[in-house]
Amino acid sequence: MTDVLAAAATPSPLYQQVKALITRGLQSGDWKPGEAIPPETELAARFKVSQGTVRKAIDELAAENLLVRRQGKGTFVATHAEEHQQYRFLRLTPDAGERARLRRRFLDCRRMRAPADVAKWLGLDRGEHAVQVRRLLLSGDTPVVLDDIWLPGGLFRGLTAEKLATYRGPMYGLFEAEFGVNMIRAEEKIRAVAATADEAALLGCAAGAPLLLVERLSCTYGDKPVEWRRGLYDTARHHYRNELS
Amino acid sequence: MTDVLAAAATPSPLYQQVKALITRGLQSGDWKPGEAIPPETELAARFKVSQGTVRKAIDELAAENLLVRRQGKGTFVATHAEEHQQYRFLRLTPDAGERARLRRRFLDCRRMRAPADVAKWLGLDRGEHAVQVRRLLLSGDTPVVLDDIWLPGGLFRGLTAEKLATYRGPMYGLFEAEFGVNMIRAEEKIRAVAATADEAALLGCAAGAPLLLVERLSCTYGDKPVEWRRGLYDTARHHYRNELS
DNA sequence: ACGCATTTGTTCGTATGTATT
DNA sequence: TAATACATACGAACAAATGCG
Repeated sequence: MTDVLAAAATPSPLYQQVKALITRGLQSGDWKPGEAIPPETELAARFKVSQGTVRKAIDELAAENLLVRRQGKGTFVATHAEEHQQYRFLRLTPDAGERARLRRRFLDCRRMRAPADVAKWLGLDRGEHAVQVRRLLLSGDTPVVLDDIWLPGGLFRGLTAEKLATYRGPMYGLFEAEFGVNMIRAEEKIRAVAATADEAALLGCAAGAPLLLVERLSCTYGDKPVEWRRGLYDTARHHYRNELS
Repeated sequence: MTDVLAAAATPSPLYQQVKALITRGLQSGDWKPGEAIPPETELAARFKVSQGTVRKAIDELAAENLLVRRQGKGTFVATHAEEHQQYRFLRLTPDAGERARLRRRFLDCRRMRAPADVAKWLGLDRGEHAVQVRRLLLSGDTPVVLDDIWLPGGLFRGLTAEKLATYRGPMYGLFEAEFGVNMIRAEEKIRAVAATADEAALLGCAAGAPLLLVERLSCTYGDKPVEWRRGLYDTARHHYRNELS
């Protein structure tokens, strides 16, 4: 009965195999973020399964936010760019008022041998390079977030302060378009810490002031870690919003 | 074609109407947390729809964690009790080592007129009563969480320090079993704050130490708020873990 | 230990509805 | 209006897990 699927490990349900095939297509860049994947009928024909089976596979990928369904239009690869909203992964919310757009100010962008802890998070060998980006997010003129971001050097060759500063839209959008790295999942560890003198100076708060420390490990397809960042949030007028269920 | 459904607002898909009917059954206590709901075939017959339609309704309810499917056994009403794991809504995780069970120490439980802010969160009229519970969570012998919890007095008549102290298992399990209040969704606002002298004494940290402030509004069916709490987390050896996608 | 009934899980096929272009 | 693509709904059959006798 199966054809394209014959090679796949077979003791799993058909729709799981289809899901894996679609994921592989995403991973290998067959369809890029923002683009539409082929219609369900075509995928069904290609994989020699029923449309319902493809639907179920796509349903799960949509539930995981890898794909976005739009009735009448098609199914699209999720993207961090062009969302008229804000940064998809940023949970910071103003205590009052609209969710205004945050301005960015890049402080630093350099290549270096990855520090031991960064190398561990990113799965780099000792001595491999990483790119470090340091930036502020500002609400109006007041700094709210200080981010220290580390990226694997191999994936992000050619990333410069210039490129970061000129790109319109979220940084993850740049990563998709320029480096083919799509962030699909992340895990954050949140703590309360006291601001150091340096951090306080950058954030415009008092030294010793309580700040939210948000450490994020972001992964691309296959749960491969491709970014580690350490963010300090000033929660005087903002908070981190989370839904539980 | 429809029968039971004839009364429902009709311009929505059948499976949505079925979903609403099942939700109503949950809300009115037809099936209690931990119990099984009737099999899909029976529900299909009762509602005069196909099994597939019931399946889709249940799929969504399971995705929202109102129901839990178990192949071969049935579909069960989600519960906060009897989960061999920890508290379902607590995201606090030790930095190292196992996720050990936390001990509880109740400090206070009293009824009072709801303070203005609490009344606002819980949707109480001015002068209505609320129950306040104050407690510590301890890892071994070191306090980690200080919770201030407010509940609507009308729903939680008869809640006493005695009952809280003797009940085995999560507090939300007690709420289900004793008061028929099932927590299904919550929203948290997280900030970093400095410990006051009182808080520091209870948590065994220095006054002024940075703490995670976690404000939680919990809702039952129909997004009706039924608990507001203010938690202070000592994140020296623990962190708040969150998944993004 | 085996087999059977029950219940959810998977897969197919078909038809029709609805949103978009 | 027509064509396209996802969404809903039905029916049927078999698979897989569970529990009971």
